[in-house]
Amino acid sequence: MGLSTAMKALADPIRRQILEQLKSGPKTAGEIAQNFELTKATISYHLKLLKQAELISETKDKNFIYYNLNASVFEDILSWLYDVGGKRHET
Amino acid sequence: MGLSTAMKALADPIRRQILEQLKSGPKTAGEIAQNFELTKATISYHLKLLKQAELISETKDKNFIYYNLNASVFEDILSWLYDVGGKRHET
DNA sequence: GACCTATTTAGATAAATTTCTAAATAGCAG
DNA sequence: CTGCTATTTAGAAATTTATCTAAATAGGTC
Repeated sequence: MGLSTAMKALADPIRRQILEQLKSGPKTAGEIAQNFELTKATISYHLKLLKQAELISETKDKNFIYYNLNASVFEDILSWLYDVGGKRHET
Repeated sequence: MGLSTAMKALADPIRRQILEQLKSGPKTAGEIAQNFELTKATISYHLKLLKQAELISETKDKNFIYYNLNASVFEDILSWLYDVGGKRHET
């Protein structure tokens, strides 16, 4: 969905923590929410933004929705940073 | 000033464009402002945020202020992205 | 179908961000 | 010191973002 959307998604500390949690594997919205002092509705809102930024994806199983890190989409951001930050980046 | 400040600074497209402009070398606030349809006050505000994030630094000469890219500070962000995105990053 | 459980959506509010205009500061030039 | 140029600061208005509560959806289970 574009660099801008991804960058905005990464700007929020809650959303970065969500991504960090997903590092260890897929989790449901409920599992993620347990680690925050925020309502499930709020977590759902953050998950929506991360999904729009394609930083995560979802797979449904029974009536759970599992969220997964979408590592490939970090590439765009890395490229931009390397480009501006003055380093080379091999894709 | 921390990852969070830097990430927030990078979330705005104007600020990213400013950084891109500085890639080719130091520029004054006025020179930067010329490339946007925004007032100098607004550009000054964005420069302040970039400075707080330590993504740029300033050097004064006569009564000009030159802004420079501070490439080294991109490292924190790259590290975080590599870490979460599942890639290795040698510091 | 009726009832759970998991999650999202809607609508409202609060808080943060971006932008502008106008005034203030700072340094050089005469 | 006065005036000029470059830039920032202050304060207000507009927009966007984050959060909550309550209601809606969706898929199992009995």
